[in-house]
Amino acid sequence: MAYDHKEIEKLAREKWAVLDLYKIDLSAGEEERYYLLVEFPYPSGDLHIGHWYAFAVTDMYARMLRAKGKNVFFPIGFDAFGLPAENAAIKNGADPKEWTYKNIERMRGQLATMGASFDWSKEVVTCEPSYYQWTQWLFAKLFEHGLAERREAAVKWCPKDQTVLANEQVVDGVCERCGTPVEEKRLTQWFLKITNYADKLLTGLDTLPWREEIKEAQRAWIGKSEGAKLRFSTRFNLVPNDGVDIEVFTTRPDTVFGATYIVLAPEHALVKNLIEGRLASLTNAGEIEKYVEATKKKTEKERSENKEKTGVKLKGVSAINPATKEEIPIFIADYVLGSYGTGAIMAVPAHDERDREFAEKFNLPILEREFANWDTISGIGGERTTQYRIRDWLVSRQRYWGCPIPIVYDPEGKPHAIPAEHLPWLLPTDVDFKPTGKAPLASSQELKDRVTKIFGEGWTPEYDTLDTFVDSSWYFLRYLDTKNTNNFSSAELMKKWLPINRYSGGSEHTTMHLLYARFFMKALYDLALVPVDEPFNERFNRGLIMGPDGAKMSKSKGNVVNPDEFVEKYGADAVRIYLAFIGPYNEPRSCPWSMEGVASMRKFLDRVARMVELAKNQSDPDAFKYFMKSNLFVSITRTLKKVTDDGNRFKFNTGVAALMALLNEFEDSQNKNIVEHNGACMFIIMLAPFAPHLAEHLWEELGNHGSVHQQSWPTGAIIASSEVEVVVQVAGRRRGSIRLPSETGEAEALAEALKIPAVSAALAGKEPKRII
RNA sequence: GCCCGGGUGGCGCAACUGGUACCCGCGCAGCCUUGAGGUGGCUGUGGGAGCAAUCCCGUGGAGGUUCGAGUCCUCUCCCGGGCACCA
Repeated sequence: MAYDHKEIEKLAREKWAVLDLYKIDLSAGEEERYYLLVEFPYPSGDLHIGHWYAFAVTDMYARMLRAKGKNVFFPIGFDAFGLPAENAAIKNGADPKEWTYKNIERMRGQLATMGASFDWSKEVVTCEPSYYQWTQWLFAKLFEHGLAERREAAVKWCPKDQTVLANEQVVDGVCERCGTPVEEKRLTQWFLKITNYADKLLTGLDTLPWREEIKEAQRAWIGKSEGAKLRFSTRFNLVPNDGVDIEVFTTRPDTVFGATYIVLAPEHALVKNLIEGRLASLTNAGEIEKYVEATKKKTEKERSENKEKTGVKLKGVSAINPATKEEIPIFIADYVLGSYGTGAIMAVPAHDERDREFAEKFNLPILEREFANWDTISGIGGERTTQYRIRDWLVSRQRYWGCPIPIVYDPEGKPHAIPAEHLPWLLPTDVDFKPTGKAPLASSQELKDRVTKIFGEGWTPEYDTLDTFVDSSWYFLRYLDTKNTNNFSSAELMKKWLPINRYSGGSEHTTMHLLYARFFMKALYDLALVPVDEPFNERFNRGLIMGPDGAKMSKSKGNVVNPDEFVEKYGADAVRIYLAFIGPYNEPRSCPWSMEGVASMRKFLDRVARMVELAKNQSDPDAFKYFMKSNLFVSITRTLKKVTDDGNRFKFNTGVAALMALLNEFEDSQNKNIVEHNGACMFIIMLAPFAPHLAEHLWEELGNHGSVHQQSWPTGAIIASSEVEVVVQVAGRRRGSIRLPSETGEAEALAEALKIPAVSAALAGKEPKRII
């Protein structure tokens, strides 16, 4: 180890702190602004390699932009509410608040070792009352404008975490967090009406320069289907005109002639009424009820995995196809979902694979017919409609460690937003954490007393807390004005700094956080609270760092890479540069961690230090003149262009490769006793974003003043070499190469090329077409 | 099943609008350094034939366009991700 990384890195960070290098005055600066954002971490207590990949590599971009004269805002904070703190409280009796703050403190230290150029003066911590006050204020705004509402709904319930989950937090029928199969419950809960924005969220995507795969994932999640609603009248107890209408949604109203039966989802409201005999007497009500109960027991996953069609005919009722006037049977079957469309379909076995399967099993007619045109469809009462797959965002959580929902209920049970003067609506501390399925806040006497005191006898508090995704849906607005006590952010600064230029994060957030934050922005835009309706201009989903065995890191596999160990052994700069080198950052892909790889990055940095050692002792007064004429100077300008271009594209892997190639050239030229002090300085400036600590040290070693991180990115012109190498191809194959002065004409060059034996042989007497 | 990505040496990868395929690094081999080992340094490293200059083959597979294809077109196989009994 040629240099003492511990000492150098410590000194460099001290120097930056003294110079207060990364503090930014957001209201000042004529330079072009650049808001660079990375998803803020959850304070789990340990900074893992994924955090390094997220922050250290993005920091390179921040440093490069600053050197290029941009006014760069690169903030950091903590997404501090959430289940793990509470689980620690349940398990070890810890105070969730203390547990969280202890972890934040520890992670601040770990983040500091990264050498990232965060502006810590604008840190945001979502569990601070000064932050969640505004989460509550924004929720109240949404409530006032009908975008937050309380209603009973079938919700996903995690029996282990004892809380409801958002649709997005259920993956393949299990809790995204703990893997427990979710249950369905009917509960009265708070929803944010993201469905109101389904279309805006969809069309907004067209304006964003995101990778197609991210846009496609969001489009699929929103799931727009255009079709029509049709009404089928029914006959109860075989008495004409006795029934109610069944509304169905179809994307193929033109196939209505082929509709030979109706299917209701077991959850359909009509089914319940029929079983209970309120509308008509079914001759097989018991059988129907059994089927409905059986369906309830299945998880959504089981329901979708079992492709074998099941169902029961409703005996005693039938429907009329409005196009054919034929009487057709009604079934209930679990292949129709209560949560989509109207919960009822017209089955067209001739045109739908699922309907065909069902029809074959139940011996129902399959009718190939003519197609209906729109005149016919509207003639039978069809209306064009659009359906979305996306559901409203369920934000109630029966957990403690979250932002209290700022709602109180009057004696009639009607919800009211807590007025702004009572915000922050503090999270009570006299709470029993044991999960009972009831909200822990219900055990707080202080909360009840508080409500009575402020609002009067008979008023009651809301006991649920908000999904933490609400906290993180606007944190990037707060970063701009963290100390504001009068508003959630500054209108002026939002106008100057939004939208965020580049946002990077994990691909798992594509249909969660990223969608929620876009919804928030659009809703706040419509309330005239923010100046733009899309928060993020560019978005990068970063890849995953795998274990050395190529498998996803997990404690059970024992392949977890602890960055602290490598920082200890090789230094933060080596870890940073390895992460930059591992692959292209702008394409999400998984890369295995390589022990030897990190070691080799340290070797590279040691060689750089040695090169500087030689360069700094340079004493030849003519060295500069010599250097300017050298091939090395040409190489430096070429490398500069490469590192600059690659940096713009987030391709740090090839940027580092170019620096390595340049170092090889430096070493070759040093062997010839050419020592280039100026060249070394340029090299160090280019190295600075990647290895900021070592670059700072070597910058001083070379006798420079100030910080290398305050230097402007060089914009050297490319010096053309006087000779160029020309490759000669015949029939698309390389036949040789010649070195010619760059001003050589075409005819001359052709004549030279023909002198190569392989060229004339390959041409075999034929005339050369052209020179390329 | 549908929709996105992506398949290049033993490995991670590189190759701007079609123009020297494999930059840079890992690994491996040989040599130097060392008492030995490691570290460090130098050289070599896609496959095949040849003493050699050199030649042939080579970017998942099969065709095609082109003077020229990793790159463009058609079909196909495999891997990763998203959605999925969504009517």
